[in-house]
Amino acid sequence: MDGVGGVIVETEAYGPDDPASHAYGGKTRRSATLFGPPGRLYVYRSYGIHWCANAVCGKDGVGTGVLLRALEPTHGLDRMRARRGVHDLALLCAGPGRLTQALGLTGEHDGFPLDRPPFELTAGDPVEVVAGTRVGITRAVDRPWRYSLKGSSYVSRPRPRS
DNA sequence: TTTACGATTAACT
DNA sequence: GTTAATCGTAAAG
Repeated sequence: MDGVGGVIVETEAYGPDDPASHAYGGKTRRSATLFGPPGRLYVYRSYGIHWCANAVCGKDGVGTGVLLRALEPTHGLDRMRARRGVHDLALLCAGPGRLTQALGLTGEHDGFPLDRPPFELTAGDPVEVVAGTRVGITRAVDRPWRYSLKGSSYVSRPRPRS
C-alpha cells in the first residue's frame, strides 16, 4: 500500500489448537478478525506499542492465521525509511512490529481484504523455505511453525539489534 | 471496575 | 545481557 511493499521472507503459523495463538480458547473481541473469512488482514497491538499483522487463512470461522514477521523491501524504500527512521535495508522490515511500521499498518487496517486496493497480494516465484521454532512467544515455543525464506538476509532472527 | 500481562523493540549497563 | 516503554485485552473482583 502507498507504493510500499516487498517479498515476504518470514512467517509463523497460528492455529485454534495453539496455546500461543489468539485463536486459542475461542473467539474473543480482539481476535474476531482471525475467525472471519480468509484472505484478510488481522492486526493487533503488542505490548501496547507495536502493531503486528496476520494473514487470515483457513476456513471462515476456524481461526487460523499466519503472522508476517519479515519482509524484503522492494518498493517505496524512501517512504519506509522515513516511517522507520532507519536506513539499513535489512532492518526495515525485520520483525513484526517493524514490518507494520514500515508499511504504515495500524489497527485501522484490521479486517482489510488483502486482495483489494490499497493492498495487493501476489504469488512470488517458487522459493525454498525452511522451518524453525517460533520466536517471541511464551507458550508452545517449541512448535516448528516458523517458516522463512532459505538464505534470506532479511529475516528477523538472529535478531539484528541496532 | 480493577489488575496483570503480552505473537516486541529499543535503549542502557 | 538486562530492562523499560506503553496500552488494549482478558480475567478476576
